[in-house]
Amino acid sequence: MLYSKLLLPTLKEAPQEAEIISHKLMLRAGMIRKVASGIYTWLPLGLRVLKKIENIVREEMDSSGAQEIFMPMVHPKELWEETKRWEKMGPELLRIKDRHERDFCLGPTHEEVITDIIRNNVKSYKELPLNLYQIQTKFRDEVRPRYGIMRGREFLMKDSYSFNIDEDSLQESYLTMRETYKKVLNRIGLKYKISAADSGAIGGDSSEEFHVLADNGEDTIAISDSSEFAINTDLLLKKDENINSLEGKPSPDGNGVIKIKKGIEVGHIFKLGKLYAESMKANVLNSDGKASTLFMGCYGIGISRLVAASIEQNFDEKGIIWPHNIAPFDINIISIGHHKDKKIASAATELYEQLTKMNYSVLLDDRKDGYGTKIKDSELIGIPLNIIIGKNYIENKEVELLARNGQSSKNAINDIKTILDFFKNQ
RNA sequence: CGGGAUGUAGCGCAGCCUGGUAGCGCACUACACUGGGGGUGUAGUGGUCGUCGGUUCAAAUCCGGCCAUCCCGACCA
Repeated sequence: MLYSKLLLPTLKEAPQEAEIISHKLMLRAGMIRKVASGIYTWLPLGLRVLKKIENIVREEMDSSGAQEIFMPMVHPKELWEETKRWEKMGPELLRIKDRHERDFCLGPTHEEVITDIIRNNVKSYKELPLNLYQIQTKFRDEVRPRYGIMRGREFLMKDSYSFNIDEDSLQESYLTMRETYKKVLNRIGLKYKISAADSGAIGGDSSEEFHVLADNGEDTIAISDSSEFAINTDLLLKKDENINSLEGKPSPDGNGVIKIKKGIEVGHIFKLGKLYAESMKANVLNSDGKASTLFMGCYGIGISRLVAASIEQNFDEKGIIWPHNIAPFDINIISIGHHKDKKIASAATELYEQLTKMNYSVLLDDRKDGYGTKIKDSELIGIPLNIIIGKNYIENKEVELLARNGQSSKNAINDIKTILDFFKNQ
């Protein structure tokens, strides 16, 4: 991609509407623009990151054996009445009417729709277990949207639903999803904790949250300093206690002492049991030929929120630092004097084509600006590797490699292997 | 929904107290120079001052309603 052709409106200063770092940087880096409170357009750079995360999630879901489907975002009132949620849910459920005055809502989650599909199309325990997922825009009319994409009203989420004949099978599906989420977060390259959680409005038997650790996190979790144990402090606090009183106490799992950490909830997995299946009469015939209520699990991971969470965990005073696997571009070629010196322009273009052919995603900064402007933008948008072509090329066919983490070296321009080794070792 | 605040050019801000018809920095356009850390000069573009109403000879400025946005709380991937 040529920088000069890319819609990438970077800002030197953050708009005053932004408070936290990820929101400021996403605006400054030209990733998103606000349309209304909690509702955003994703610009090309932001969308690239969003798609990278989406694809990682999709690949891991597919390899876990789940199947992708796509459900509507507009749901008829009748389905939501079956589970009593039409009444139970407050104004966060955005209700609308069609031209015939029929009631609908924008789907904040999809238990009703998926359960309806399953009860109508699955008849025997032999067809189970099933795990179906979708990647879709959800709408929740939050009381107070905030922090940009982090708590928007419209957001991109992967939600999946498992259907099982019994509790043991549900447990298996649940653990498979738990492993899948670990793989997703490991691939993205984020530090996280899995903590026991309150199952909240969605209900059900038990649930765990996946928290990306970041100082700006909205959730507070208590972790053990010497084991994997973690728990949302909401579940640990007695009514008169404050969070600080937990610090240093013995960990509930018996290993070490409690440390308090801030986290961003990016995933939540639930064992729902028969909760929705019962009210919606979702049954299959079991091996005895008798109707048997399904056991369900549901598993959500916030794709758009992961973009913000990744920034909250990885940034510096210069801008965003993307983990390699979700960076919008792998490499930025900074061509200095691109419009003045044909030798530099053609060397930069040749390198660009060569790397692109090798399946790297490459940005070529061919703008008429000076080095300062180009490197500042590159650091703001967080490209892992800069290859700088300028006077060193003219003098002795060398380029400078400058990684986003600060490491640098000089290399012969035709020594692609060493350049790529430098990239991979970051 | 309770508490707090803000709204003037794409972004950051000044002007408002003390009314006289809008300004600064950045960005943007043209040209020239510059070209390895947001460079320099010259000349420009861009605003019904959130909105509606009131007061006044005159309103960005004073008064009132509304709207939007943000922050803190109660709720959530």
